[in-house]
Amino acid sequence: MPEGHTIHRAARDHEQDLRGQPVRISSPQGRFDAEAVAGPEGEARLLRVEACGKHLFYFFEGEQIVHVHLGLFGKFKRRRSPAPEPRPTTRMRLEGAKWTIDLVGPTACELLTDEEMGELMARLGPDPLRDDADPAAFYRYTARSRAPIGAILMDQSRIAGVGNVYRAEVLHLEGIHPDTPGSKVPAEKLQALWLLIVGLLRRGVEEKRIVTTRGLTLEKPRERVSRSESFHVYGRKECRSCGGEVVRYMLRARSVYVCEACQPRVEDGEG
DNA sequence: GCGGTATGCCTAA
DNA sequence: TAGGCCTACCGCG
Repeated sequence: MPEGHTIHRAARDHEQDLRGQPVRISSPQGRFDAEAVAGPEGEARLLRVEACGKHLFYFFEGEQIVHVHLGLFGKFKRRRSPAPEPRPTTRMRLEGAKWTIDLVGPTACELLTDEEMGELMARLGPDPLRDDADPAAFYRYTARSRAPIGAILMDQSRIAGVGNVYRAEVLHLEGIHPDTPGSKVPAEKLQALWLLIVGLLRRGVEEKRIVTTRGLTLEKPRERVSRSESFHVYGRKECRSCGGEVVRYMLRARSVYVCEACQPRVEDGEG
């Protein structure tokens, strides 16, 4: 689940559930220092929640910022308060009057200073889900980069929030081979790619999952659609568009999926 | 019960 | 580039 859409949706949901009220903070697993945030009473008022790329920031009163990064395995569970006993692996529990949010398996769950948060944000490229996102730097870097576009899309310092599923899918939808050097992607194609990412991420936030195929959830109820049917190439054997073979290979230790019929290879030559 | 796998990312070498 | 870390689930026997 955790690409940018998951994080932005969590920010929205958790604000709605917990904002403006005293929140009881705990770490059933014990690996997060809840007391540092909530003090001996174990409670702090949540002011707001912000998402940037795959990072989440909870602002509590007293200038306390809790930074969460789900990594590959992290998950939130939302329960009615009073919630049942948490799983022992629960890193952080946020208990509001109506809702309780459990966090399990994150890569990061830590208290940050304002300055540390600033440093972290400074390392991130534009986030297509944020209103303040400016793709100019992404365009500029890509246009002069020999790195494969498939790697650039996964580089959070170039564009923040795209993960392995969106990468495979947007490149397929734009007919771009992941190995294409950034500089070989035409400017108008690159802009189209950005706009597509904006649109699909937004859709992901609304639907709470990644869907890159048109109208899919209107055709069938969500439970009945297998994951690979929501995609064109990601995790698939045949291309959903042309039925051709989907090739899977490793790029920077991550699987890439490509239909070479729909996404012709571009040589890294002159011009 | 074990091994493999996963929508991520960091560090050492 | 390889290994480590985080957790849950699934297929296999």
